[in-house]
Amino acid sequence: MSKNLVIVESPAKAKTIEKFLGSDYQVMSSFGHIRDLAEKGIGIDFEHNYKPLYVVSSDKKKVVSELKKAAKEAETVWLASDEDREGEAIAWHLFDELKLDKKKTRRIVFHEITKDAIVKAIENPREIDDHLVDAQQARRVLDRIVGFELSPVLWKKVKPSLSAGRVQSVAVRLIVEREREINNFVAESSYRVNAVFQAVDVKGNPAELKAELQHRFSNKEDAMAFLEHSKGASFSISDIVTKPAKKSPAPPFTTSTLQQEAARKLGFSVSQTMRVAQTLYESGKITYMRTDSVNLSDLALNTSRAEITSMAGEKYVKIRKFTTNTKGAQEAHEAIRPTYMNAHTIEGTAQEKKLYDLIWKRTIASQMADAELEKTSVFINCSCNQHQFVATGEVIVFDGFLKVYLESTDDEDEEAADRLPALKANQSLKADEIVAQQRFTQKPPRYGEASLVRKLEELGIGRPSTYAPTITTIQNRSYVEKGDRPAEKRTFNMLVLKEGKISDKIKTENTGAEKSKLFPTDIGMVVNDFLTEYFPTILNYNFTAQVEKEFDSIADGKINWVSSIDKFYKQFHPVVEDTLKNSERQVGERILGTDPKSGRQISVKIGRFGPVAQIGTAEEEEKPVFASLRKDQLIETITLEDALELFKLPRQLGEFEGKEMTVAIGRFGPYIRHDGSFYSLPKTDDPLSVAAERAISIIEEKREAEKNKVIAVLGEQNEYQVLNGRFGPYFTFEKNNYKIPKSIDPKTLTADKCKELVEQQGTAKPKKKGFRKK
DNA sequence: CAGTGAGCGAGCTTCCGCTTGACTT
Repeated sequence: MSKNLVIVESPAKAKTIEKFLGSDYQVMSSFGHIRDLAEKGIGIDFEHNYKPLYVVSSDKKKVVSELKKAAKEAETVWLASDEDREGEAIAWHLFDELKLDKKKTRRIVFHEITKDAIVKAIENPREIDDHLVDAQQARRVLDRIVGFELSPVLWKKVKPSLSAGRVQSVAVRLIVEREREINNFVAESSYRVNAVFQAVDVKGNPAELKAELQHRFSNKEDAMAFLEHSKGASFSISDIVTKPAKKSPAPPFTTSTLQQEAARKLGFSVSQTMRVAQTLYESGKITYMRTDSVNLSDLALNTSRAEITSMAGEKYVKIRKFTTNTKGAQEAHEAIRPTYMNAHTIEGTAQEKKLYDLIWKRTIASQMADAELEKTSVFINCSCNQHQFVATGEVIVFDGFLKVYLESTDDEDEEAADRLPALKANQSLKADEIVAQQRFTQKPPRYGEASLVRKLEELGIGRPSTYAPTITTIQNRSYVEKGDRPAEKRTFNMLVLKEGKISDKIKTENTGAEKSKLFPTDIGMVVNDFLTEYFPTILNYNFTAQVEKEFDSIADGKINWVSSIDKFYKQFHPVVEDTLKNSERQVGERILGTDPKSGRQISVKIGRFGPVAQIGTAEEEEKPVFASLRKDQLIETITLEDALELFKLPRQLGEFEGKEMTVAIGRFGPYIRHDGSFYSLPKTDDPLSVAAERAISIIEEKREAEKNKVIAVLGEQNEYQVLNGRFGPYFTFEKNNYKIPKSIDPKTLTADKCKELVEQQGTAKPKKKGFRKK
């Protein structure tokens, strides 16, 4: 056995390091944390100084016993986990759980996975930093207290199985508040004036010049007056100003910026990006993908320089050191970059290739020269009034980093400025057309997954390893939903001055379309309002930043972690008790008005099966009537009229074959119910107006299709049904579906053959539980 | 697999951060 055992966090890292170290070293991985607070109960002993109850996680038992065995046989154990709070804690947990001997244990850290860095680290071992470990314990215990005391409050006051936490609850709050900003938004309009001028350039050729007026008119009258004045006016260039400008490349990728760019440029979801990056990392193509550092190693800088030089020449090189200024960044790793800068492309799936390409370009561009631009502004005066038109143009003098990469923005309607024709000052222009167009202020945009991550990072909330899981959690709890909104049609006014005449037009435009954005649900809003009312401290956007400061003091040895947690708990716990005792059950009820037909109250609330509208109240003698809200409706914004619509369904359509036909909207959309069967209504039919004859033809169509679905019925009790499915022929037996091998013609299938296939394929039902657990 | 909206009570749910596989449709 080896004399030395080195323990790192990730197996991929272990593999690389093993190559650098000689045969005297065995490198193993802990696969992250090996222990955690007990899963059952709160796992903290409040009676004894908040002593954490640590348990080896069930999926780590095997790793721990293997590490224990290897440690026993080694002369020296080197704990080489990351140099941040969590990494230090991992080292300590290993030390404690493996019962290592202090004399034969060394703590080392390295920032770069190169032979030099590792050898240097081995030459400079240190002891485990107990203060840093304490800071991690404080972090862990605080999160457990917050999560495990708040969640049960929600089970009692809102709904079972809900959850709350320092990170997720703030993430939901951001989305809920943005939604309200959007709902309360009132668009204001103003008139923007653009003109097209005819000019003659310095070579005497005709040229067109598009310019915008430096002033916006707040109303139609003023815009109209301006156009009236412009009739027959003369225009001339008063000044031409040319200024140099620079554009600099963005820093290399961190987890959060990679998620944002992959979303914008490739349309990846946050978890998709991480999945693909993980495979790139495991196959050694990129460095570690969970990082908040923008730093590049010297090796990366040198190889980037070589690549850029051979690709574009020396003058395209500009080596830069980027620094991280994100709150709470811990920089245990490098930025995300290709392992080998000379690999411009890689083998792999289409997704892997695209993501790698993005990472390669971003990294290379970060070490390239600034782009040099020339911005030209042409100022145009009018003989008629004091307002000035300006035409702006942009010319790239030197492309620099733009040769390979330009970061995208979330703002789509940025117009690229073009090159302007060469003109002279004082020359006169002819106005071809002047257009005053009504423009509206834009609603704030909803968050998407990646832009929510950016906001969280900005607030210092969450870590690179938790961004994707957090986004998944708040969707799994149904606090928010990813969805689209179609564009709305909006009319706007356009005044056009052409050939001395002003025309006044009303036009329509599509606006506000959104794709893959995060929308709060009713439950999300009710939970958020409840938590922000009773636990404002935890829901405060600065809460994490404040406790991080506290953790830093613990890490510096200035304060003791137990007294820090004690201070928090003594303040927090009574609020939990008080809320349990004194708050009402939260159903988010809103009273919309009265039913014009019955005069009874109309209200909406979260009911047993979700959001529901209700006519009347439970106290009245006559029972209330209920109708579920549609998926696109919110308790907060539904109107009385919309609510009344809901009660028009289910609707009786009349009889067919002696049985009643009913039309209603269910989970899968509108349907017709007849004689115990369901028939989906095509999108083209409106459930509120569909007639009996149409319903009958829908029923008959479906029956016809069903008939074609059955290929054969086999077996003594007709227990095998051979059917035509979406994915080709299959058969059913005791509620399970079975594949029919391609070699067999389904028409020739026999009962005996079916029996054989059932035995072959087994009756195992999918185990949904184990899948959901993690 | 589309309906449901009384109420009681047993037993369960839940956090954040480190890290990878095993699982299926």
